Amino acid sequence: MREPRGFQRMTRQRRLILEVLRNTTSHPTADWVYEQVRRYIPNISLGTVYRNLKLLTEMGEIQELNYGSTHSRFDANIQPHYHFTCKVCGRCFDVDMEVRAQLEREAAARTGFKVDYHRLEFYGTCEECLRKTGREEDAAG
Amino acid sequence: MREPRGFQRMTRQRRLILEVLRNTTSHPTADWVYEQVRRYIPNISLGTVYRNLKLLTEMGEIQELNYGSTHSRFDANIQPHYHFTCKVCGRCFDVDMEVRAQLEREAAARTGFKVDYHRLEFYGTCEECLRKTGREEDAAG
DNA sequence: ATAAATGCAAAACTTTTGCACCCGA
DNA sequence: TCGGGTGCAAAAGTTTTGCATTTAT
Repeated sequence: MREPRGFQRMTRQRRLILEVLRNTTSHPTADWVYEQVRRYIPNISLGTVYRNLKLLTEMGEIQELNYGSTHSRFDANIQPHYHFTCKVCGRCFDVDMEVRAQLEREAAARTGFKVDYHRLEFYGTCEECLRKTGREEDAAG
Repeated sequence: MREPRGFQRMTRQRRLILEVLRNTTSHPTADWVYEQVRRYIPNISLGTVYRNLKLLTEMGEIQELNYGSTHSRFDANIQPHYHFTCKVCGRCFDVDMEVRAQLEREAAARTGFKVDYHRLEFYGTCEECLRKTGREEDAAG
């Protein structure tokens, strides 16, 4: 695993938190990361998880996503990419499509602001939930 | 003011909350709305503000935006539109540019999911903060 | 009249932080 | 060694909720 520069020390906790994030595509919450890491370091504290997630975000090793108002999700894929969130099951998926740099140029031209990056989030119903909903409607009808 | 359908009763509190939201383009937080409404109904409770913001969101009268992890912002402009957030001053602006329906079609084709809508957020530095930063650099240099 | 909505306050929940101790370099 | 990092617990901040009261219809 590539270990980020900028830390003073690479502790067991920090290494494991980063590994957990890099081995999932599920855009987990801080609490989910905490539960996973606890399997291997049972007495790790939630504060440590938060501290490391914050540091990793500031270093650009991961990115923080905001869904709903209550909690953040984290993504170890720091390449620009788009997301799809299912309004039924709440899961968040990566969308494999070209990133539109042109959008940033247009926004900059329209506003006169300096645009560094953009986030594009799609919302709707995922395939699995579409099938389930379809079945329920069949049963009801 | 157009009053939304779906409520059982249109109370003073509810009407004023909606009016405050419709008379700003600043994408305020729940607490900001609370402070504004309190000018006219001093003993309104924060719980009432939250209850109404939630109801209005569910009814599609306003939309909830998520910036940072700590709190939500609300926007009474429910027409599809894009946002720009300044990383220096934290303010959020509407961006007057065409909404790309094509993006939704492409995401749907790529994923096989049903896409209802999308959110596009630009991040960077606003004009005012660009000028300030420029001046500081001049002074420092 | 009556049930939806409010005000109040406590609770729930996520995230941050102070501090003594520990441990990676 | 030694200061950065951790564990613990308390605190801070946002949002939700239970309940008695008020109020729009």
